[in-house]
Amino acid sequence: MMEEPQVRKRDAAATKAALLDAAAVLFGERGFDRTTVRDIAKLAGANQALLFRYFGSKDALFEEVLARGGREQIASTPPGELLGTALRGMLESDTRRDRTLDAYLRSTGHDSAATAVRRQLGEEYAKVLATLTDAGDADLRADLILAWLLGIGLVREITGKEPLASADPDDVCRLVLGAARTLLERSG
Amino acid sequence: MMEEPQVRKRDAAATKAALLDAAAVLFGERGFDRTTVRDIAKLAGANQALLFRYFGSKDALFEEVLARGGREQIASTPPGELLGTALRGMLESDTRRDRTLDAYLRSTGHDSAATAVRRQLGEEYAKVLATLTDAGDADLRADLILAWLLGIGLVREITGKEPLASADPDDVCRLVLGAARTLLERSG
DNA sequence: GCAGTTTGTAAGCAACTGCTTACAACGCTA
DNA sequence: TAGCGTTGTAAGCAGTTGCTTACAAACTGC
Repeated sequence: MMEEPQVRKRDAAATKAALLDAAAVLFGERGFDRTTVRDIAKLAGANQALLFRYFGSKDALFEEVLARGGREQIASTPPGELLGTALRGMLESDTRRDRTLDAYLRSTGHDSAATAVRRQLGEEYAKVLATLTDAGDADLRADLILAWLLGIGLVREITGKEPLASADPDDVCRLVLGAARTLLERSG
Repeated sequence: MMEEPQVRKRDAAATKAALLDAAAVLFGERGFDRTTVRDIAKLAGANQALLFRYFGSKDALFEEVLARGGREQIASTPPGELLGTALRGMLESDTRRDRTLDAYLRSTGHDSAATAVRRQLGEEYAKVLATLTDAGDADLRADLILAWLLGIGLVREITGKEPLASADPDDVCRLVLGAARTLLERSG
């Protein structure tokens, strides 16, 4: 019987990536404060001292997790579909891989350098959403849509409130996109 | 010059109330995890041992803070005005006293008995909101409105994103209530 | 083969956390 | 005034936390 070695041997890049992945999972499940560097290292199968060598601090690691995950979606989605795609990505929890939003939502009590990343991420989303309307207060309307997306994620993932938590994504999309369209189209 | 004694002398009820108030402030500012029982006791001007005598644990104290603040508004507002009142209460940050929503939003990473309170609070709000529509999926629509309210609070209080964070409450109300009305009125 | 760098490991430190305990001060009642 | 439950205080305990350090093992260039 052959056994492939589960352990990485002296591969800094792979170790760093494993730490990043493990951090994303745990930050998403428990939030920043309730995730320990020991748990991250354990899940990544690495020594915790390496975490500090590669990322400097727990805070900086959190920052990288947030920055990495957030930009992936926004960069790979055309503006007009962003709202629907982001909404669906949040609703279809089965096939989800990206835990960035959970990390975001479960770490709202945490102020740090990550705050800047959080804000910048919001700016990018809102900027794209703002292109969908020609109203004078486009930015404000975009913020309200963004708030709605985050609120739906909050209620679903953290509060777990029914019937929204288990609702059919199609139903939710239909309702939200309908209301959002009236908000965006009716220029003031 | 007369000086009134700042210190309470052997008044259990007053001490308990002071601890509850201090806890509400700090949980609202920092969230559950980043608030220590020592800080709460210090702000309340009480000994931290009393916190455990009167509330049992930090967790139970958090639960009481959430339960107390949440029911006040919902009990004192007629159903038809709840949406507008809750929204305005969240937007007018100058005159705000109630930090319960902040405590809620800043402690999303925290699972405990407070989760039950959180959920129950959401149920009560959603139940009232659901009476505003005659659609078949009234509960789902109510959840979406609730999610929007929470999301707006999240973006304003935690993320601090502009222009929403400093937007005129009247403008926000007009936009949100307009879109919410179409969501609620158009029965599916 | 050997010096020097990179990668991984084990151990520990100092600070902080929620919570407990032992005890003193107070005030009510008899 | 004596007794006693209530309120307040000081000190500390045991566990956890982020982070550091000292060192061993592996790879690289010469």
